[in-house]
Amino acid sequence: MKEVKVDPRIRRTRKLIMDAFIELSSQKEFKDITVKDITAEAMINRATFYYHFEDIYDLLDKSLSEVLLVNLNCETYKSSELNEEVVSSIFKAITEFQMSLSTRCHRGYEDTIARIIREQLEIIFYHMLVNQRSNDDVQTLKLTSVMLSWGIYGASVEWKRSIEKVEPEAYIKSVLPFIMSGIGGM
Amino acid sequence: MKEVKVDPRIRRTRKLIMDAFIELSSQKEFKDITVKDITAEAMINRATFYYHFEDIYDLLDKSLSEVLLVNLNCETYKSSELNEEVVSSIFKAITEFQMSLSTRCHRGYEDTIARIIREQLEIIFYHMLVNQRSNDDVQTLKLTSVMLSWGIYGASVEWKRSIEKVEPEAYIKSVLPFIMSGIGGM
DNA sequence: GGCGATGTGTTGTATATTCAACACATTCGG
DNA sequence: CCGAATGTGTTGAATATACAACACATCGCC
Repeated sequence: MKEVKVDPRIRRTRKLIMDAFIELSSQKEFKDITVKDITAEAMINRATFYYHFEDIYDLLDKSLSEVLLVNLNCETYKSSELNEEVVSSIFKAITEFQMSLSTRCHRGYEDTIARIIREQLEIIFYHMLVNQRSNDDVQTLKLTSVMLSWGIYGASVEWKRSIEKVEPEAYIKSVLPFIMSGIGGM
Repeated sequence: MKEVKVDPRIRRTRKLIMDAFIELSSQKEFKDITVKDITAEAMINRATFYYHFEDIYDLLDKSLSEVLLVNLNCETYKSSELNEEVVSSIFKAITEFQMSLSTRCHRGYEDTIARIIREQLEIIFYHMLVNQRSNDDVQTLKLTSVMLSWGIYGASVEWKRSIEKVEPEAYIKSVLPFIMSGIGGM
């Protein structure tokens, strides 16, 4: 199932680079981080960086995606049952991810982060929908995933903007019926 | 002076192996540690191990030598003035090294450890002697280094064996005049 | 005795990483 | 304006590491 035959050198080097990037991100803003900084911190050659990543934005993408996936994977990806509880825990993971980002300095890259979150959500939702509604049209399921991911992300933005910090689970609870049953089911 | 142009990959891999070895040494005895254990812990290929070390005994040698050198180097190697203070601090470093070993499990390899300590001491002493008595015969300086290293090591064994734990500096103090001036100077 | 399981050490080949060098862009100060 | 300094991204050749396979030794077990 897992198909893990990645060269150990690649796993090691990618981890070195990503760890170095996360470390540097806690020290200065993204715009002030150079590729040379990263390779120096990771103690690898600069050419090796470009062997793994297109550029520093590609690294930002993949780093954030990975951190986000770590937050999500364990509890949801394999359960493959898209019910209220799963949606709620996914929403919780997103808010936690957003909070963890706010301690680092990625100001000015909110749109990138937003896109990454939506992309990952869409993949997960589509995966689950295919499992439980395999007879539906593929295009329909895809578009449903898109709307769900935008919707959940939007809710997390709204949650972040709210003054009083309600627990994420409580915050999302009121719209769960809508998500599960649509307007008619409310 | 330093001539440091070691391939970063070599430095990285040697450190991985040595760290893995030290970690395993704290978990079980040397005789129960296999090469496979080490390479698994270090997350490197077994063939790579043999690229760097002849066998596991070679690793033991080099690991202990390095740990010992770390204890010694900073304060003595470059001062190159072999006086009472330096001898005292070297003795202190040796005793600390021996104590740090006693927490790990290298039972049955006391002779190997002893040889490593003596070898390193001999190198350091010879280095210092050449600096401050360059007109003396080379063979004389070499033999002096040998006797000094055996003597200091013997003293550290005696210190370890003693019941009441006197501070190393106090322990060695009484024989410093002998070391500096010989029997006639006591 | 024999036999599987485990560990050692080696080898050839594929792949990842290093290194030095290059062209190009941007910035900064005289 | 120019030149020096710094950062980006690429390339080719040298080197280190991974991998699979092999021969050999040792050990416990039936």
